[in-house]
Amino acid sequence: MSTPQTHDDAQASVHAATRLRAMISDGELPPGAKLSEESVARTLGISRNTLRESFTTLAAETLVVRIPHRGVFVTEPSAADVRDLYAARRIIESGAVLWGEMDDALLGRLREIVCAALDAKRTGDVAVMADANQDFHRTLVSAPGSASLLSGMDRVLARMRLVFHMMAEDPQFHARYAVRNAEVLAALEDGAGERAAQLLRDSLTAARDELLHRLG
Amino acid sequence: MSTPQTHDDAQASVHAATRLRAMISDGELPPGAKLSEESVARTLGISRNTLRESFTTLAAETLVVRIPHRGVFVTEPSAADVRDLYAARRIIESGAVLWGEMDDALLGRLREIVCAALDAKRTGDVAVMADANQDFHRTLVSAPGSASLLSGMDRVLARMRLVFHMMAEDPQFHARYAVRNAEVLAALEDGAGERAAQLLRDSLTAARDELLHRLG
DNA sequence: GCGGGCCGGATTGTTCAACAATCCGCTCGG
DNA sequence: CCGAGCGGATTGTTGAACAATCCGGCCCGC
Repeated sequence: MSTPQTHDDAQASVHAATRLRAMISDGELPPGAKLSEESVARTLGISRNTLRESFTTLAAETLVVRIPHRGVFVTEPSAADVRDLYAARRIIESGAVLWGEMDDALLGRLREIVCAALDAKRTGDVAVMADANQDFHRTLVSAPGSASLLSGMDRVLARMRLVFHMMAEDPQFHARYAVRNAEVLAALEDGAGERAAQLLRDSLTAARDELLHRLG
Repeated sequence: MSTPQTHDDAQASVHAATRLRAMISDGELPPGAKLSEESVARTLGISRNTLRESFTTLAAETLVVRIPHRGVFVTEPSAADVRDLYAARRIIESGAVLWGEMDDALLGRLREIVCAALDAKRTGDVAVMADANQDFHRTLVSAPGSASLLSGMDRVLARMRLVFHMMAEDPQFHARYAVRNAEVLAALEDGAGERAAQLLRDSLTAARDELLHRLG
């Protein structure tokens, strides 16, 4: 899954933020939706002031856009945003593959993820496949062992989910990249980091172009 | 400079955030300093509730740590944090150099920055040299043209400033890397991206080790 | 003297009610 | 048809209040 661990959530404002984050992540609050302070506050059972703190958190994560005196809206990624996100992923993910430490534990986890994705492809479970794909890329970026880098990647992936929510999901889409991810993993297991990075970049470019094409 | 443009700052809460950001960035609020809600609110002339929103923003940028029922404190980067930050920079900056578009405009700006740093070295202006060095690395990361990537880098650089504030500044420190940056630029101007990336990684590793050594 | 438990003050987390500023939709008049 | 202006609704911000929690110091028994 994507939601980080929050063992307690004693704080009402952070609890609300994680709640809203989940609702956005699984499409319950689609891109473009307006989050009225009063109604959301009533729904979550917190005060308007406390909710505003949560909104500030989500805005910092760019999951939500705050327009002064207008309100907060779930971000609607544009074509330019897609280009921007993939430009970032190209750098971060290739770099992680090329210069990160790919130990056996990591390769093992990657293999599990790839297998899960391929299984989901067989059973036609699109949601599982999408999650596994995201998990694959996230795990790649965990290779350098930098929490800063990984949290930046998490931010990017959160916005990627918004992109997916904006399009009519073609089941074929994730299936193609499940296969490509398997190829990347194979290269990694051969110790061919450079080749893996190249395959990864090709895969990212293809995905970007496909998404752009479908956004007009 | 480091502070992004905020032409208006109509919002009191974002105004306070940029104000605090600047105070932290230039050391007026040193690492470890406690930010009392009441006193800071009085100082900035805003209400406690509004200030809390600003704190949430700064906490999301990890410039500040929020400890429940204890208060917010300017972050004190640890040795582990330094390792973490440099691991991220290694990936992001090398990747930007290797796969970003280094057009002439960018190279021109880099040259200006390097010259400014070398001038500052001659005149012994440490602050200008430090700023120029940060600007150099930031400009490198602007090469791929991704706002997401650049904002992630900005977050990293903000924490780097905290690291510098924590140590007694050795004038020699920044001077050494001004020279190394010039070498990286020279490689870039030769069109030797791979070599530039290698030089950059070496430079980052050296800086990291030097900082770690001085932190014990 | 010293360690441990307890109390009181101070600070944070949260709520509520209010008000100013701003925006949106609508009506009215040209 | 189009623009000006009005009214309602929403956001931005404040101040006061209260509960929860933490910190420092005090007292007590050993």
